[in-house]
Amino acid sequence: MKAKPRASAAVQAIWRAVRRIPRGTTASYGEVARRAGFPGRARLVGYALRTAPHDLDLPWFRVTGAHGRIAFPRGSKQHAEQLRRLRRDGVRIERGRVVVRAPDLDALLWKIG
DNA sequence: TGTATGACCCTGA
DNA sequence: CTCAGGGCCATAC
Repeated sequence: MKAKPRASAAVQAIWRAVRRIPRGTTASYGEVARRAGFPGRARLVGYALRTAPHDLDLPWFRVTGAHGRIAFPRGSKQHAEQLRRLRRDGVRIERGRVVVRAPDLDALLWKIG
């Protein structure tokens, strides 16, 4: 019986950072890495997500590639799945990219104007 | 112990 | 927009 290898501290920190991403928002791999305290180590985020235990229920779909682009190939099942979950999460997406809503901008304009 | 791999990212052409 | 090149480094084999 192989002992379940414990995830490294770095990977666990990344899992926690992913868990902290608020509903309706997204963060890129690089951002997650930075927030977890590992700037410049985006690849580690990919690895961490890939190896994340299913029972952690991580909001993995809130993690996108740079510039809000979905990292999975278009047409792949994973791509469709992430798209669906993000939309259900209230995130708008166009051409495979997360459209950064500016709810605060509207509010701001109202305040100013 | 050395090489390969990857849910990445950035810059420059 | 695409493509190449360099950086990153935990795991897998």
